Amino acid sequence: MALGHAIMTALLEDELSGYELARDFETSLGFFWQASHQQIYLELRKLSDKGWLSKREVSQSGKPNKIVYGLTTDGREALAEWVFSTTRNQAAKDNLLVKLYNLDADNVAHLAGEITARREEMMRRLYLYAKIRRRHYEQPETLPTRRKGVYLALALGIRQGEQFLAWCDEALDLLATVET
Amino acid sequence: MALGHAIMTALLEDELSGYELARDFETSLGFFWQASHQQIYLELRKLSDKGWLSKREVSQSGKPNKIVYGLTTDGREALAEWVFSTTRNQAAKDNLLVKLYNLDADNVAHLAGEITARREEMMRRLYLYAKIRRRHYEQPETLPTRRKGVYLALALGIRQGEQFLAWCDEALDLLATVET
DNA sequence: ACTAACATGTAACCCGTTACATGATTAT
DNA sequence: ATAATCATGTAACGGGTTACATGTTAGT
Repeated sequence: MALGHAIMTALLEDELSGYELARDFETSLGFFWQASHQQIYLELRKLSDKGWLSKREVSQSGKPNKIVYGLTTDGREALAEWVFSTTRNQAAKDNLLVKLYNLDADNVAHLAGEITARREEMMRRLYLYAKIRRRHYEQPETLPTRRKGVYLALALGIRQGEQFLAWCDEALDLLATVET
Repeated sequence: MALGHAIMTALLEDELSGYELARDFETSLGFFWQASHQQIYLELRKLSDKGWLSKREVSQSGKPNKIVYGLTTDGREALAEWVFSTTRNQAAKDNLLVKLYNLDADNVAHLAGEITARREEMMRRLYLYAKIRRRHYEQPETLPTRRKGVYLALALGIRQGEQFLAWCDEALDLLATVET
């Protein structure tokens, strides 16, 4: 149960509703673990059933009411245990790489286009990462412990992203040598 | 249907049996898309049912007979079309990063251990990558078209791998500043 | 009235993993 | 005999995606 632990992690410091979790998963933790709102609601029910989350309805003015979830003591314990468990890490499955194995004169232009699009997407993401780092993680050594971990996740994202940009350039150069 | 296209890609140049596909998926394409033998056999049946693969039993001496699959004309067409289709790429889901969000004095030693293990695993993989590049992809510009695509996949693996190593070092340094 | 953002869910399907199951052949 | 490698599958389960479905509130 992987998503469950990601959700509990998001709830470590704040109580959040399903809607807020789905929205926040598009940034922060969501950079490394995205999930749809349907999946999140389902998982929230499962975690509540296990007694790992508490739920509480919150009245809002100007908005529909929401149900916020918080970690219970049991939930905190289960999460802490999970960190020590050995988890299988699967290599990323990227359609683009499989497509590249099919490179030929007909599709080279299309693949160059896909790479260009991915490059731009990554540029935007890196811009976001850079902004977050500047604002919150300027001096990692001075951060409180947990934030050091969050910083490291961000640092990996930045490194991999920058390397991906460099690869896109290499790839576009090499694709330019393919005769159509 | 993602795995199906990866399998067809593996069959672009050779006819292969399910067993051979499962084995080869541990190297080459499998660096970027791994699959269990069960899943492969299931997918082979589906692809055959669609008429995208032909099957043929091959008698072997000294080994049990095998069933080799090859791309049909329809299969080749479907694969070529797929390359042009837009596929959404999901960000890698890595438990280690979620765990890092849970960093505290209690688990810092464990997480440092996990990172060290991943680092060693990546070192081995990079060694393999380097060997493959040296043997088959020394001068990418001179490769035939399709091989250029395969090279690019390898090149990304190498770049990401090297960057991961550098990140592991950074992470271990920062984790060393956590007081236990 | 209509649209956008907020808010929560169910159902069907697809895909992947784990466990289970079988059998051939070669080497020790 | 028995272990290792080759070879092919089925069944149950878990998890994720897509499609479907409903309702509130604020702003135009």
